[in-house]
Amino acid sequence: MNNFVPTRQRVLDAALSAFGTDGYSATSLDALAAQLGVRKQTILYYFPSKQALFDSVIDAAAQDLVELFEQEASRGLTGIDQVEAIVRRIFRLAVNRPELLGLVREVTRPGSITAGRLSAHVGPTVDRARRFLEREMNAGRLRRSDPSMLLLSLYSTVVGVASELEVQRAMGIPPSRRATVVRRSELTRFLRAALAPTDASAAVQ
Amino acid sequence: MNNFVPTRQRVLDAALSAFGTDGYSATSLDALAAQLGVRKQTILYYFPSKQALFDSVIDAAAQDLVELFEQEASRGLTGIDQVEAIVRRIFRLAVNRPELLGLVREVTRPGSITAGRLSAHVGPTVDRARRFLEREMNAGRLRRSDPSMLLLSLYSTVVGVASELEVQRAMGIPPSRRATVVRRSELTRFLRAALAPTDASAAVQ
DNA sequence: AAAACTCTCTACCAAATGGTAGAGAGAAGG
DNA sequence: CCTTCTCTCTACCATTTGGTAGAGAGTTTT
Repeated sequence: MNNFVPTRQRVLDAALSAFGTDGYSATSLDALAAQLGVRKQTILYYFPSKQALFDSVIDAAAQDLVELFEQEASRGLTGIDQVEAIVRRIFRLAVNRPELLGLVREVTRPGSITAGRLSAHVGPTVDRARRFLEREMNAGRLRRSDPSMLLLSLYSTVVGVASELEVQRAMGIPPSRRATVVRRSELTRFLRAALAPTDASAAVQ
Repeated sequence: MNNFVPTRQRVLDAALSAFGTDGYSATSLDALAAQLGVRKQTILYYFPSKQALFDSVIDAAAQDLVELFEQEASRGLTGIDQVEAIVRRIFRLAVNRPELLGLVREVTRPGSITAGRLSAHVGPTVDRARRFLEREMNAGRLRRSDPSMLLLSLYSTVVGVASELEVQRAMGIPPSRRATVVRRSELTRFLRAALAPTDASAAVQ
């Protein structure tokens, strides 16, 4: 088998990991290069500046996220089942690629100048999610509420429960694999309760 | 009137704001000093190192948070009303002192070495919150579930909806004062739905 | 074989960073 | 009046940082 990975890609991967774990400022090009067994100038050959590298990392991460989301949204599920499928996917992401969610956290820091770059990529996907929620509300499969606000609540809750390791620790929840499963199923119960339509709000159409 | 604020306190305030807004690494002592109209060595006179300053900032912030929370929890409210009072308080905090929640976000970054310091301070308050949830569940005023997990979900949702400005922007929610009120009331509806006890789960005692 | 291109390197650099040493000014206390 | 203490400053410093300039080696193209 051929394990060769082009340098540019290796830089991108390592940078995603570093930026997502330590943040932009705390990541130095020298440290990144050392970790790759390469000189800093090799990085600067592929990316003209640290900021340019960061931008490329965001682009790559956004692409991954969109792909992953679109894939999960293209299986024809409805109502809470669809929501639950997404939740599962995000938890898998939190376990397998925590640095990706870490990067999102870094980029969405209040006042971030790079937030726009990420949202430009995920915009259409966000729209799709909102339309999904609207449709399912109209069909009486989800409790009616403001779709944008609901989306925000869902985002905060799911990403938080999936990846707020230190908060979990502070609340006495161990970071074990077993606890992760419990966490996800508790979250699902929480969301089901929050999203389930009341009998009164039957299908409109 | 006497507006004099001791230098040490001014440093602490400015540092909280800077660390909470830009993060630890992106904050330099020189910049901080310049902002205060003082030399870096003045800061280092009161705090022996940048890390020591950060620690002190965390201590001060934790004290504020605990005080604020204990105060809001000491008014004898029960069930969802108590939860809603806390939500209101956190939203006020997000409007009036966003950098405080920003600092929490910074400190709770996965892998943070300072997270322990914060949680040491808020530990008792977290315990109190958990006991509250347990009690209210037993009294049939909240839907039964794992208290720790519920606390985590509540934390993520409330803090996220209150302070994830860039995510909100990406979802088409403007950062206006008016939108903040709408956001809080939508969040409250969301939480009420998630927390309200089912008729089946009546009071145990 | 010469020229051009791709990629990684060595050699530097100016600026910024956290931190040390200690002077100086003013107030407080003997 | 002298000493001591509190506070802020100037003067430095070693290290790290992002970035420039360009050499050198290998490969591809002409």
